Amino acid sequence: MADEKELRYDPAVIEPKWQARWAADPGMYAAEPHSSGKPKYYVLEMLPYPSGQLHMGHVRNYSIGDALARHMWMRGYNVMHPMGWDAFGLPAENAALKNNTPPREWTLANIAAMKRQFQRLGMGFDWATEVTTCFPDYYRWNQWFFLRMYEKGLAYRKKSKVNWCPDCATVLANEQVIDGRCWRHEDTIIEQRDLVQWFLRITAYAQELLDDLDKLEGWPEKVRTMQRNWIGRSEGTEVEFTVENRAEKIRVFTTRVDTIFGATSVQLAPEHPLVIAMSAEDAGLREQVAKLLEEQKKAREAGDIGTIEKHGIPTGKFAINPYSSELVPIWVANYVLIDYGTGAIMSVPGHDERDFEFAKKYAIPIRRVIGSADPNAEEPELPFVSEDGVLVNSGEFNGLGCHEAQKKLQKVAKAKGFGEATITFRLKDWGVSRQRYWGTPIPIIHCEKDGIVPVPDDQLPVLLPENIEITQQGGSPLSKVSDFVNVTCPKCKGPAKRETDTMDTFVDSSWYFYRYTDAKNDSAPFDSKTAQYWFPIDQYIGGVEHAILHLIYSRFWTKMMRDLGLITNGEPVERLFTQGMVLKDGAKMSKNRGNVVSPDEMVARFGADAARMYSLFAAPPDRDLDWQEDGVAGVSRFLGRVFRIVTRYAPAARAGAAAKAENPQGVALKLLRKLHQTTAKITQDFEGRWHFNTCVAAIMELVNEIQGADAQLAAGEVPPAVMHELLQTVVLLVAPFAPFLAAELWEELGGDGAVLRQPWPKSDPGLAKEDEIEIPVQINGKLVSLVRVPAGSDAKVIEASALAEEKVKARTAGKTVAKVIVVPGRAVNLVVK
RNA sequence: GCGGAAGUGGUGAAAUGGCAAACACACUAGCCUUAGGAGCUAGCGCCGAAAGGCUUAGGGGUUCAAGUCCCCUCUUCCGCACCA
Repeated sequence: MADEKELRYDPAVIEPKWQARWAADPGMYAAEPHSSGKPKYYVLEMLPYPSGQLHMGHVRNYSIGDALARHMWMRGYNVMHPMGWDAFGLPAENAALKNNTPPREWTLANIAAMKRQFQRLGMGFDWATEVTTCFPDYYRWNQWFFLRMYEKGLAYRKKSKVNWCPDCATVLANEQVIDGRCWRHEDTIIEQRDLVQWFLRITAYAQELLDDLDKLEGWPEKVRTMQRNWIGRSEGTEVEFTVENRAEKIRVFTTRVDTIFGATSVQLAPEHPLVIAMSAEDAGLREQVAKLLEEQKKAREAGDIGTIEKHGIPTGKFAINPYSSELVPIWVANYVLIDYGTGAIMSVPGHDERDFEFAKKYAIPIRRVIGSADPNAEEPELPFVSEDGVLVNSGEFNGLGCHEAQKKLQKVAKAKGFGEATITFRLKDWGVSRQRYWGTPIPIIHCEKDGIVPVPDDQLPVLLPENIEITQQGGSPLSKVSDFVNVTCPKCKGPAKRETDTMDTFVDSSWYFYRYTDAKNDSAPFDSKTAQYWFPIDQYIGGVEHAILHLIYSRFWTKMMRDLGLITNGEPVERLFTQGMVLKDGAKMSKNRGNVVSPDEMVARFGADAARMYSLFAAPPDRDLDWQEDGVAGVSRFLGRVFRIVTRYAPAARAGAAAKAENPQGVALKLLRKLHQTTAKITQDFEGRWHFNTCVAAIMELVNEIQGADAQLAAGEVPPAVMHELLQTVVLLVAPFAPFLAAELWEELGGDGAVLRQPWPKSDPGLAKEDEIEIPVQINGKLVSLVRVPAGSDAKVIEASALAEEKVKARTAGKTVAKVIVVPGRAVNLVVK
C-alpha cells in the first residue's frame, strides 16, 4: 500500500476548475459542418420550461442524454447536442401577478439560473445554438408557419365549444383536458364555452399520423399504442334517418350497420341541434334536457363521468329506419357524445352492451339480428357483440356474415342516397388560440371591410408588447393594449384591429429541434439542406408524459413542413426513449408532500459527478427511480476510490505511456482481461440495452479488482505499460458518466487533449477471453457441483470432467445416468434414475 | 371495464432458458487515525450446530433445465375510459 500522503477526492475543487476551463472553450460541444466526413448523430433531450430550478427529473433526463452524447463523441460521430428553453407560458404571467415582475424579466432570470445549474452539472450542450422560444427571432417563425398554414387552409377560425379553464382563464386543447380537469390545475373543472377560435387542421394528417406509427420501430410500443388510441380511427357507416312529421334528418354513425335491423330507438346527445330545436318548442323537454346536462356537469366535477348511470328522455317523436321503414322512438341520452361521430346513434340493444343496459332500464325492445353461424348451435345470449355470426331478422340480408352485410348495406345506402361508408377519428383539430399574454401573437388583422387579413411576411414578427398590465380576468390581456390592437389594414389601409389571442405553447415545442440546426437564421426558420443533414433526430429522450401532446404535435408539424417543401423527412424522431420518473420515498416529488430533493443541494454535498452517476446507477433508465441520499453518498465514495487509485499509480502509468505491453502475465493479465471485458460490456450497452446501472456496476467491479490487487501494484508486479492502459481506459470508461472526474484524472495521467476527443476504448476479444471457465453440473436440474475446463472445450471434454467430479461420482454411484445434456460453455445436466 | 408494464433479500437492484441475489445501500464485527459525510478487512436471502434443505407474489404447465416461456389467480403502478 502506498504510504505517502494522498490527495483527497474533492469535487468542490475539481468540478469548478473544469467548469471554468470548459466555459473558456465554448466550441468544445459544437457540432461540426456536414463536410466533416464523420457520421452525424443528433441526440436531444426535451427542452425544459424555465421554472427557475432544475429538478431531479431533469438531472436524470439530461444525465442520460449527456452520457450518450459523450459516448458518441468518443465514438467519432459528429454529434449535435443542443439545449433551449420552452419559455412562453402561463406561469410567467402568474409570477408577474404575484411578484409584480414582468414575464419577460422573470423568464430570463430563470433561464440564467437554470443555465448556471446546467453548467455546474457539466452538461455538454452547445450553447451557441441555444433556442429561447419567447424571443422574437424564434416566435416570428411560429407566425410565419401560421401564415403558411392559413394559406393552405390548415389554419382556420371557427366558433366552437371550447374547453375553458377558469383558473388559467383561457382555452385548452382537448389534449390538455384530463378527466374533465385542467392538466395544470388538477382540481379545476373545465367548462364548455362558445368562442371563436383558431384551429390547426391536424386531422388532415390523421391517417398518415396513424400509418406512420408502424414505421417508428425505435419508439416504445407504449407510446405508439397511446397515439393510436388517441387518433382513434374507426371505420363505419353514416346512415340518415328521417324524422316523422319534421323536416330535420338525423345522421347516425355506426361501426355495426349490419345490426341496423335491430335498432329499436335513436339516441341523441343532449347538445344535438335537433334536441335544441325540439326543446325550443317544448318547455317540458327543455327542462328535462337541462337537468340531464346539469347531472353531467356534476358527474364531471365528481370525476366519475364515464361511469354515471345511463339516463334518457323520450322525445315522443319517431325516426324512420331507411332500410326497414320501421318507426323507432327518438330519445335524448346522456351517454351519447356530441363531439364524436355525428352526436347521434342508432341504439341496438341486442348487440351493444351500452344500448342493452339502456334498453333494460327503459323497457325498450331488445331484438336479435345476429345469430350463430352454425345452425345447429344454440343462439348466443344477448347482448351478443361479436361480429362472428350471421344476420337474422334482417329482411333480404338474412344469412349474410357480418362483414359481408356491412359492405352490402353500405352499397345500398350509397345507391339510395341515405348514407355511406365513413371513417371517423377521435382526433380533433388542434385549437391553438389562448386568451393569454405570454405567448406568440397570432399574426392576423381583423378589418371591418376586408375581414380576416394575414399580416404580410415583411411585417413579421408581430412583436409582443412589453410593459403591459397583466390581469387574470376578462379575456386576453393584449386586447387592452390599444397601441397593439389598433392598426391599419394591410389591404385597405383603413382602421383595423389585431387578433389579440396568442398561440398555445405547444406550437413552440413542435419544431424547436429544427431551429437548433440553424439557430441564427434570420431569413428562414432554418436552412433546408442543414436540416436534411441532421434529421431525423437519432435519439430523443424525455418523459412519457409527453407521449401524446408534444409528440403528436411534433409529428404533425414535421409532416406539414415537409408538405411546404422545407424538409424531406416525414417523421422528426428515429428513436425515442422515455425515462422513468424520479421518486422520493416511493412518491412523486412535490412541494405538497415536502419530499423535494434539490439538485443544487446534491451538487453541493456530493458533487455533480456523484449526482449524475447516481441517477444512472440507481435503476435502469426506463424505470422509476427512488432517490436515496445514502445511495448518492455511496457513488461519491466510489468516485473517491477511482480518484485515489488513479492518482496513486499515475506516476507508474505515465512512465508506461510510451511502452507497449508485451505478453502480460499473472495479475497484469488478470486485470487486463477484466478491463477488456468491462469495455465490451459498456460498449454493447450503449449500442442497445441502455442499462447504464449495470455499466456503472461493471466499472465498480473493475475498480474493485484493481484495488484488490493494490499490494501487487505497489510491488511493481504490473508493468508500466499495462498500468498506463489500465488507468487510462478506466478514465475513458467513466467519462460519459462522470465527466469532471474523468477530465481531472485524464490530465493527471498525462493524457493529450480533451477526454471528449479521445477514441472510445476498443475491447480486444482475445484479451477479454478467459482461458479457463467454470461450468455448473446439475443432476436432474439441481446444481451439484462446478467443474473447471479450458475455455472452448467441446461437449465430450466437459462431459468427461463432469462425470469424473467427486460429488457427481458420489451421487451417481449405483444409479443409471440415462442422459447427459451438455451445453458447451454453459452447463451440464445429468438425468439420473 | 379495456390496454400496457411490473411483482426477486431489510433497501435500490442484477441475471442471451443454464451457478438466483452481481453492483451498491443499510446493518454487524474487527482494524486504522491526518476524527473524515473518511479508509481498510470480513460477514450479511431463509431454516439448520453442521451436513444439507428451501427460496424469485400464489397456483398449474412446457422443458434435461424456468425469475426468464405458456395458462389461471392476486397485488401495484401507468394509460384509455360511455368513441357508437
